[in-house]
Amino acid sequence: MSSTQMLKGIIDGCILAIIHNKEVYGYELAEKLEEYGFHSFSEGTIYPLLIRMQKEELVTSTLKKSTAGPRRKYYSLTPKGELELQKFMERWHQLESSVNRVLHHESDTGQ
Amino acid sequence: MSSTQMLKGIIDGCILAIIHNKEVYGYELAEKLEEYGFHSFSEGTIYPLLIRMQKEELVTSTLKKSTAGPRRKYYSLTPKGELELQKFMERWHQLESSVNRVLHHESDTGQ
DNA sequence: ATTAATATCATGCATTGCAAGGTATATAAA
DNA sequence: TTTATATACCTTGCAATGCATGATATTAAT
Repeated sequence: MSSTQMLKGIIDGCILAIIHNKEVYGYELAEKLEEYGFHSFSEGTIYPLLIRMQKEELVTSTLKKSTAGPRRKYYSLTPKGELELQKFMERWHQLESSVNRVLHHESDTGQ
Repeated sequence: MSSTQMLKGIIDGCILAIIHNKEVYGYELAEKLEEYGFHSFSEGTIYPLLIRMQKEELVTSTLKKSTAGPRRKYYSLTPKGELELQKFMERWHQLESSVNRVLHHESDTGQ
């Protein structure tokens, strides 16, 4: 049971949420995730994930020149990506509720 | 991105939390997790996990007769398991905060 | 020319939830 | 007896994914 295992299936949604707010490039994403409190985040996680999400048509990308380094690949959400973000948020809130009920030993009243 | 992926590394903690409250057997665990709002839970998840946790000395087990079926294997937390539960709760709250910050576009103020 | 910061990508391992299938016990109905 | 049902546990192997590692390219400063 490690901290990284708990991220499985969650990073995707977080990345969608960040891109939804404003188009970003991969390197920037790593920094933003740090700001939000996710530590020790690997680029070996982020780049393959972005490529996977583009294959699934959740995001699109465009290359733009950088002022200090190689070109950046900026990502934006597709309509399908927006929908997936909505679904993620539902699943997240569901999970959050369930885990907190377990930790506080409360049953699911179905609200 | 599926619902089951989001459970990775989280079920362990939830099971520890349930056992902490009161000793339980595997079959009962599946039912309790349903009560707490976790749906479509497989015994193919629970039993291997309990065995793994016993190997890691987080839980101990004792067989007891059942009134209606084969003997039940009741699990209790070891001191190591109690400690692991504490650590899980910390990791969970940390994750919960980070994800919610991302979803609401707030930075980590470090409280 | 060298260094450092920026920026992206590919490969392969380790972990783990779960589907699928199997075994065994107890009770009750046929 | 035979069958069915609910209870209870276990094993095998697949699929998904975070990440360690290592590679490559661009720009600016020393």
